[in-house]
Amino acid sequence: MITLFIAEDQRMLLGALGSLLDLEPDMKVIGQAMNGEEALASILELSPDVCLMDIEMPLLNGLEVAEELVKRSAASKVIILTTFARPGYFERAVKIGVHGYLLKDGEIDDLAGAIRKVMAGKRVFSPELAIDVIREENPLTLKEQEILRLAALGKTTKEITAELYLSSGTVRNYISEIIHKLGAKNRTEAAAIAQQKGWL
Amino acid sequence: MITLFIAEDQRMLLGALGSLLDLEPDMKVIGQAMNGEEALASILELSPDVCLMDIEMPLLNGLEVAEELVKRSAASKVIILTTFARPGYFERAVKIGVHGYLLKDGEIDDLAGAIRKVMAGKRVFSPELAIDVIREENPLTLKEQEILRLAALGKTTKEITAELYLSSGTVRNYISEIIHKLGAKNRTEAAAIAQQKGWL
DNA sequence: AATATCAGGTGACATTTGTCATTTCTTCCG
DNA sequence: CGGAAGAAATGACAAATGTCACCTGATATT
Repeated sequence: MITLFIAEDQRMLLGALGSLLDLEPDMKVIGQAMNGEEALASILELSPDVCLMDIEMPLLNGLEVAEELVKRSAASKVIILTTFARPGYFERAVKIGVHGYLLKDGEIDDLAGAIRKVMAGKRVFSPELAIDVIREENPLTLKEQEILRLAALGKTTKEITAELYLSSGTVRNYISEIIHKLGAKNRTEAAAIAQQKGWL
Repeated sequence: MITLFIAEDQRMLLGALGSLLDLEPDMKVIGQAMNGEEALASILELSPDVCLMDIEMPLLNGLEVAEELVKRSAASKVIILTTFARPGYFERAVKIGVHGYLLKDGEIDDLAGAIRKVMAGKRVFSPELAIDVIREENPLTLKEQEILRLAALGKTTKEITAELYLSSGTVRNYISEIIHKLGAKNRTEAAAIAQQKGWL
């Protein structure tokens, strides 16, 4: 019997997946969560065989949960199940070492099969992810990402300096570099580009 | 036996809902579609008792399909099933006269019940829709939205003037007004706020 | 010890952005 | 008709932004 945990913030899909997978004779859904923190806590407690994990969830995103599980060497295998084929997401998921990355645009009928494959030690990835466009690497350093994340919210240079304890000149130098790296013409466009690529 | 049609562009949810509702002893899913045009054509041909309809779909959105069905006095009842309760959507759906408006954030377990209620001549609406927060109206005029949409992509004032045939002073006045209306401190934050509220 | 490299920082500068008061020209309404 | 309301524009100003060349320490590398 394969025990499952599902983390997904859209209640209807969560419920539907749960009911459906529970019908499989060799699977049992032992827990569900609608946000990252709850998911992390429950998974550590329940140790399911496999976790289906959405990425964009409140409080803690699916990739962060997966990372934390690896850090704490939890035994549960993670399959990311997401709408987005953003380059950054996929890249990061692979680096973290998740056991599967499936798109919500795939057939549910394949899902149970994928879970069994993962249980058998294989890794499963949606074929769409093979496309090159999706593999573009994030050119931004960690600090640059942090700064751009704040800038994307509309924070001013001054507010950013206060949060990161940097001088305003330094922040502007970083933003200038970010703009250059992304081929943007100002911070707003840089934010739009990074967001669209999943680099934020 | 209640015959159903499901129109939903996220394949996994479409499949899951289909499989699940088909398990109900008194229901049968007789058709599915992943875009509006296909949905409209199939519904007219198959005349299902009830259609579950997503709003944001390619080619033709769910509200437009519902409107067209009413225009052609199709007998099928429509239940809108959508992710987010944008004020404009709900209002328009009511005007069109749909038989139900449910959020994907609701329980699937309620879904079959809702469908039966609709078959019995009642109308069903997610309770969340009564809450005021969701009724928050978009304070931006059409022109302001158009300008902010461009600004959110990082376009400069000059680029916006070129696209909308306005003077740069006018564009800046509009943006100033937008910033004021949204309580932001610059165009980037205004964009972030509008995006988060679904006003873009 | 000599030298790269890297995170930060400075200062100067040209542009862009945001704000405001004021103007012009329609259109619409009693 | 007269006035209200709207869309668009101007001009002037302070502040924020983006660019660039160059400085400073602290770690690494050889």
